[in-house]
Amino acid sequence: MGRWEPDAAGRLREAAMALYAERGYDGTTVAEIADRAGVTARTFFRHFADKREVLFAGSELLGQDMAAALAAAPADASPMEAVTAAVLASAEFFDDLRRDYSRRRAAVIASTPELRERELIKMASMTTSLTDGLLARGVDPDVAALAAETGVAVFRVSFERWIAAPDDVPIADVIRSTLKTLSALTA
Amino acid sequence: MGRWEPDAAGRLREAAMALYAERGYDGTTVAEIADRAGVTARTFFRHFADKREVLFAGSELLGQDMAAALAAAPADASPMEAVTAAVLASAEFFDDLRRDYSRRRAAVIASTPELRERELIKMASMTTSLTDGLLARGVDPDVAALAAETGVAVFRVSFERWIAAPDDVPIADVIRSTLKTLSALTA
DNA sequence: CCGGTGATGTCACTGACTGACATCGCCGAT
DNA sequence: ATCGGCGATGTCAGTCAGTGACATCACCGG
Repeated sequence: MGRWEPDAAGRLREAAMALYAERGYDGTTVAEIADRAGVTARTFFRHFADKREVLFAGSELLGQDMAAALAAAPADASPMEAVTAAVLASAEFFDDLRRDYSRRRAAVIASTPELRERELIKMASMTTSLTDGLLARGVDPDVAALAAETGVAVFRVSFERWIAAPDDVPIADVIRSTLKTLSALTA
Repeated sequence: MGRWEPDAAGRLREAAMALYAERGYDGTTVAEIADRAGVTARTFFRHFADKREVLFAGSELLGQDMAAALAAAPADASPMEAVTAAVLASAEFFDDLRRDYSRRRAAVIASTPELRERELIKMASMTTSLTDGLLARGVDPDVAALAAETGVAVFRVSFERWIAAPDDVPIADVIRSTLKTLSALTA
C-alpha cells in the first residue's frame, strides 16, 4: 500500500458525480468533492483542469475511436459513408453497462449551463477530429467541414434519443434510424 | 446630461473588445475593462452576466430573426426548405458594415477556449429556436431536431467561410453555396 | 419643492484556480 | 541495507470572477 490510497482521480470523479447529482453543480464546492475523495482541493486541480472537466475526462477517447474508424473506412467510400462508419463506431463506447451512468450524467449536465458549454466544446473537438480525418482522405475542405458537422449532429441527436429510449434499444439501432431520417430530410 | 455618461453597456463592450484583442482574454481583468469604460467592476456585472457575455450580448436577436423567417415560410414548405429560409435570413444580420467587426471578434473568440464555449452554447440555443419553430409547424420531433442541427451546421460553416472570403463576397452567396454542398453530400 | 426611482458606487465576502515550496513513502542504484 | 531522487500530495498565500447588501444622488413627476 502506498503512502496514499490509489486512484485519487477515480475517487474524485465518483465524488463529483454524486455531489453534483445530490446538491447540484452550483451547490457543490471543489473543496467538498475533494473532502469526500479524501484529498485536498489542490489535488483536485492537479487531476482535472477545472470543476467541469471532472465529468468529461476521457472524452477524447471517443473522438479518437471515431477518427480511427473513419480512417479505416474503404478508400473509395464517399465522405458521408466514411462519417457514417465513424458515428457507428461510437456505439461501442456506450454498451448497455454505461447506459445508466450515461443517463445520470446527462441529467446533471443538462441542468447546468456551464456543463452544457463544456459538453458542446467536446462535441466541437469531435467535429475537428472528423474534419481532419476527412482531409487526410483527400476530401475537399468545405465538404469535410460540413460532413463532419453533420456526422456530429447525427451523433448528438442519436445519443439523446438513446438516453430517452427503453432499455432494450441498442444505440447502434438509434444511430441507423437517425441516419435514415437524415437522408430522407435532404432528399 | 445625466449623472453619468450614457450607454455604459456600449462603452463596456468596446473596452472589452479592445482589451481582449490587445492583451488577450486571460490577460484582461474585468476591473480593467470597467476602468477603461469609466465605471466600476460591479457595474460591469450589472450589464453583463459574466466576463464572456460582453462579447455576445444581443446574439439572441439572430436566433429570433431566424425563427421568425422560419415561421414565415410557406405552410407547405418541407422542413429543410423552411430551415433554408431561416438560415438565409441570417444574412441580413451581417451586412458588409459588420464584416470587419465580425472578423476581429471571431479572431478573439477563436483564440480563447472559454469564449469558444460561450459561442457554442449560443449556437445551441439557435438550434433550439429552430427546433421549436419546426415543431410549431407540426414537424416530427426527430426530424425537427436533425433539420435544426443541420441548419445551424450550415450557418456555422458558412459564417467561417464568409469571414475568410474576399470582401466582395456577400454572406448570402456563401450560404447558398454551402447548402448546395450539403445536398450533394447526402445525395 | 419633495419624495420616489434607477443607475451607479462601495464594501465585504465566497469560491475557483495558481504558483511556490515542503513532505515523505517508494524504488532503483550502489 | 541505505542512500538519494522521484512523484504524488499537502500547505499557504495570493489573484480574480462573481454576488449580496446597502448607500448615494441626479432626475422626474406631482
